[in-house]
Amino acid sequence: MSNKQLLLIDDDTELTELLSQYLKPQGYEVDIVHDGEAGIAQATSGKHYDLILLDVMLPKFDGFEVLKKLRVSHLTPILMLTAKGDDLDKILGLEMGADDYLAKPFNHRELSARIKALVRRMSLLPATSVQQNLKLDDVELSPSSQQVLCGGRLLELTGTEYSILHLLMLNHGNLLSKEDISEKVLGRKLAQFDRSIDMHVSNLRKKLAEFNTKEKIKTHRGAGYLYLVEA
Amino acid sequence: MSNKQLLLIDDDTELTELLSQYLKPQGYEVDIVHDGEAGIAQATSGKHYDLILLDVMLPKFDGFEVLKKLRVSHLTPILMLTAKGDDLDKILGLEMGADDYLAKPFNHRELSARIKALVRRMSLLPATSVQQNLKLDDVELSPSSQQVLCGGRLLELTGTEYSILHLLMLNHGNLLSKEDISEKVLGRKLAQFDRSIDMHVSNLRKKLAEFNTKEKIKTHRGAGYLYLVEA
DNA sequence: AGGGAGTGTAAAGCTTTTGTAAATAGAGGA
DNA sequence: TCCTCTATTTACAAAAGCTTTACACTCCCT
Repeated sequence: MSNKQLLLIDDDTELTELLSQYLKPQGYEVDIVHDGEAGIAQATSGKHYDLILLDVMLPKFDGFEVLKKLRVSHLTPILMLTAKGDDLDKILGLEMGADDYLAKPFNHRELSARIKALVRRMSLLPATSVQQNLKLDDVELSPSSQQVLCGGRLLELTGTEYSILHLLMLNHGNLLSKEDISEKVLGRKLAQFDRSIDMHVSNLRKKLAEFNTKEKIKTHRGAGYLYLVEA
Repeated sequence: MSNKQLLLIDDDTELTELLSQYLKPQGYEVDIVHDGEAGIAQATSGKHYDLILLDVMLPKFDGFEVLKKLRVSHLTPILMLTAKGDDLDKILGLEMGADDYLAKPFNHRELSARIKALVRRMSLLPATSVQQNLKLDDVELSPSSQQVLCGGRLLELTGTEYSILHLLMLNHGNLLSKEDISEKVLGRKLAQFDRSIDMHVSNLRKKLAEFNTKEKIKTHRGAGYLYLVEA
């Protein structure tokens, strides 16, 4: 496993220096910024971060605003650091979208353990970066243009077919139930006798088959569908 | 989105009652057990839990032991509760695989926020992938794809066969009665003269035998079945 | 040894789920 | 409005899986 990338957003330079020194030997690479504006800029710069450590008291934008803005487009886990006097209610003010909170002053080992727990948990997610091109065997899918290439040739899919293929490919090797697919792609619960997903999968297979490619989508009767990858 | 399933393992009946009352209106369904042994049994019963709340001080097995045993086969997020505010305890729990740690007495809103954060984060994952691969000798079972590899080759099982093998492997070395298997796998009481389980086991053995592997499933006449491991 | 209960398993029957063509409904644009 | 493209529903055949039946065999008990 390569080094984990952390982004630390805190205006206390003494603390950031200390933390950085503490975390580096543990296999983390730490980028530091000292205000909310720079924090948002860095987090959305395109560089991938495994975790963001975010102080609540910040110049320019405070931690809550940074959190709110980031959550619009990013799912990177965020651990918030709060000074003692901060309004607990506001921190808990649910729906904010942070993954963990830790009150200053904190035990360094506890911070380290919480970082490790979050990173470990996140590493279970399949390809998290939803925006990247996704290529498996001879099928390449590009989210930015919503296009799919199969063996170099363009595969014409409808919106729903594209979404299903994307979801299956993101979770390749994992079984996805029709319920899951319906909720994530169609945004509704799968009703009894609802055959929509079956139809879309059937159409997808038909289109893929025209490109004389191997069977990609496997059915697990009573359980769901699974995208296959070779070897 | 349907209600989230929580498992609360704590011997303090007053607290569990209180918490249960507090969490239900927020859209959680809470199952409660009061000792470590029952906790493990319930968590591995096959019912899906979105989150497990685990007290450290427990009869039978303490929280750390429960955590260790569960982590062998399950990746369900676990939030640990402790009476002691000891940092070292927290660190230990987190390093052993817990996802969060909260010291008693805690603010109910903080618990609620932490539960919500964990559940929100996990809901990004398909439900199947919260269980770890299970490998015993040359048989490897992968819950996320519901596939089984035997000596590296793919073993094609039906849903029920898979479930029975999963159950047997989870309890390897322990005898499982047909009644238990029927209830956990088929979801019904074993009726008199019901030979379904026998048939499924027979088919399982036949499929395993094609991979010229050793006898894995042993019969205990009048008692049930047992999954064997070498040495 | 005889007999009953429990088990292994082939084969048949039944139920549920899936694949897909075709009909219908709906949305968006010219 | 009508046309076109998509999504959904309907309908039915086919496939796959589950259960039942039947009978042979095995293990124990007397």
